[in-house]
Formats: sequence, C-alpha cells, structure tokens
Amino acid sequence: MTAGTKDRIRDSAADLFQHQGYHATGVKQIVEGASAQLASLYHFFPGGKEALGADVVRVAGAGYQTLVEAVWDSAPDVVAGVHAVFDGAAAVLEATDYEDACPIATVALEVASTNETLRIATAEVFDAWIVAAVARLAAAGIAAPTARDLAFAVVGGLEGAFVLARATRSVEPLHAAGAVVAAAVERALPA
Amino acid sequence: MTAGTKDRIRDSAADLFQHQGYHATGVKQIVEGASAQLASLYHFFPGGKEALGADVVRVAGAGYQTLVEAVWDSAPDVVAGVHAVFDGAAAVLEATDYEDACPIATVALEVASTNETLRIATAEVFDAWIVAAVARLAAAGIAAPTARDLAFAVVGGLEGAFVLARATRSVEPLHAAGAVVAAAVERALPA
DNA sequence: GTCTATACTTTGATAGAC
DNA sequence: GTCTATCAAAGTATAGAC
Repeated sequence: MTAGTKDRIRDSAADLFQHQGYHATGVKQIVEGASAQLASLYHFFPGGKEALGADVVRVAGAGYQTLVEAVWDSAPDVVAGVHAVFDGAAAVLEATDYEDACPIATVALEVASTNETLRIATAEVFDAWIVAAVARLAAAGIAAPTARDLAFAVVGGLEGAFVLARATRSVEPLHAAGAVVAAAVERALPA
Repeated sequence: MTAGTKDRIRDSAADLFQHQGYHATGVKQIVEGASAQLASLYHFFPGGKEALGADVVRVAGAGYQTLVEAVWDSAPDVVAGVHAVFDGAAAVLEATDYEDACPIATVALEVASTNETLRIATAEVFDAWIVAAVARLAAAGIAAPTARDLAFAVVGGLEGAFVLARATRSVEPLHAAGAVVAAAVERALPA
C-alpha cells in the first residue's frame, strides 16, 4: 500500500513548513510537491491551510519525538543519551545542508502571537517532549523538580542551538550546548 | 528632534517582524504602522522589503544586545548576571503577553534556508552576542574553551526557552533554563 | 475523489505629478 | 520627499463537471 494522496500532501507540507516556514509556503506549492490537485487538499483538509498546518505540526512533532527517543535510548546511560541527541542532531543538520532541524520550531514562532489554533498544536507537541524527557531523567534517579528543570534544558537547549546553528551554518552551538547540558545531567545523578 | 520617517518605518517593521515574522508582514502594513507612505519605504530602502529586513535585523539585534548587557552587568557577579538575564526576559515576556522575546529569532528561522542576505544579517548578530557573552565569562576567570561553550549555553538557552515559552505561554522554560545555565557557570568559576 | 477553471484578495513594487 | 494611482503576480479558496 503506497502513500495515499492525503499522506503525500501532509508530507509535502511538512517538508516546506520545516524548511521555509508556514507563511512563506503556499497551498499551490504544497500540492505541487505532493503531485496532487489543489482541490484534493481542500477535500482532505476542509479547514484549508490552517487545518493542514495543525495536522502537520502534530504528526511531524510526534514523529520527531519518536526519532529523538530512539537515539536517546540507544545510548548506554542518560548522560550518553543526552550527548547522542545533540551530536545526532548536529550530524543530521550538517548532512542536510542546515535544513533539517526541528520540524515545528519555525512555525511555532511564526504563529505564537497570531494564530491560536496552531499555537496550541505546537504547545501540545512541546509539552509531550518535556514529559518524555522528564520520564527518562527521573528513571535515572534524578528527583522530580530537578528532572523537570533539566528536561527544559535539554529540549530548550536543542531548540536554541538549532536557531544559532541554522543562522550561522555551524554545528558548534549544538556541540557546546550538548556538552553543558550533559554535564548538568551528570551532576544531578544520585551518587 | 523627533523620529524621522525612516526611523518610524524601521521601528514599525521591527515590531511586526518580531511579533508575527517576516513573511506574514506586508510592506503596506509596515508603512501603515509607521504613519508613512509606501513610496517613502522604497525611497529610504531602495532594496525594498529585503533591504529593510536586513537593516531591522542589524539595528534590533544590536539594540537587544545593549539591553541584555545592561541587565547582565547590573548584577553583582557573573552567576547573578546570568540569572538576571533569564529572569528579566521572563518578566518582559509575561508583561507583554508573550509577544516580546528575541527580536530576530523568528526571522532567523524563516530565512535560514531561503534568503542568504537576511541569513547573514542574523548570523552576524548572533556572532556578536556570543562574543559579548564570552568576554563576560572570561572576565570572571573562566578559561577560553569553557567560556565559549557556556556562552552558547547562555545565548542558545535563552533562544530555546523563548521558543518553548511563547508556544506554551509559560515562563517556566526561562526560569528552568536560567537555573541550569547559571549553575553550569558557577561550577566553571575558578576556586 | 479528481479534474479544470476561476473568483477574490493581497502581495511587493513602480510611475509620475507635485 | 511625499502624494495618488496602479501594475503584474501570487495568495487562499471555491464551483461544478466528471
């Protein structure tokens, strides 16, 4: 079973939103990338571009979470896991000519103060990421309040490093943030 | 001497770019907010929207650096300075209904892979911020390589926390990141 | 569900009078 | 340097045949 029209439209939109943002992406460009018809977009997403955007944020956000969790969990311990997440993100960024960073960050900033429907979609994705990070840090024996602070440091540190890395076309921000955050996690581990 | 037309246009554009991004902002909306004529925008910025965008990024970026440096330097020591930066950013964000975060981050992500002129403008601003942060950490006695890692943690941590904070409408990401980064700076201080 | 065609609005940008 | 008027293109969205 090959990808249906709806999936191709969603995948095309996800690609474009990630690389050039929500407002710079036109619906015609989306369907062209999906080899679909414009009417098909409005058939599968009656809410138009906004409904498609919300769907993309949720699906791409969940997909990225799965990817990062796999990288994290493949490391032997929590500290190595954090290092693996930042270094892996740096490798992907470099391999894709600084295009593939966070799939929803650009959209999140674009809509934060202008589109409540999309803002809530991005907020739910970020909340889920924090919950997943807290769980991994808590499982390593880090107490709840500290684990939550560190979860924000991991997710927020990754997002901020992506901003600097894409702008300057350098992976140094990712390696630096990874080193600092991993060290903070190590220090919080029980003796 | 009151603000000239060119300054009003730049200020209006800076506001709109910060709050809703580059692509969502139209030139007509900019001149309307500046109480100016459309032809005036093209008179003062012959390169059109892109030239105005580059100018806004540089001016707003330098202005934000000055603001953050003042907050940092008003604290009694480096660790308190880092705390003051994150907590001050949280206070501003909350006071402005989650609108006033980084003045150039949204634009930076929007143009990173699509507009080399604007991308370079944002890269130069971020580079200047890192240099300023390194100088303050080095002045406190932190060795060069560590100071640079921590500078990325401060600037990147702030940027990432802004993404999470604006999306979730919570200042928790800023306080959490500030706590983790300030602690990392404290550990790096000479005995 | 997919196709063609189109309505309507807004976009960035320019011309030319004053 | 500021004004009015306007252009060509691109934006989102819809209608209706098949």
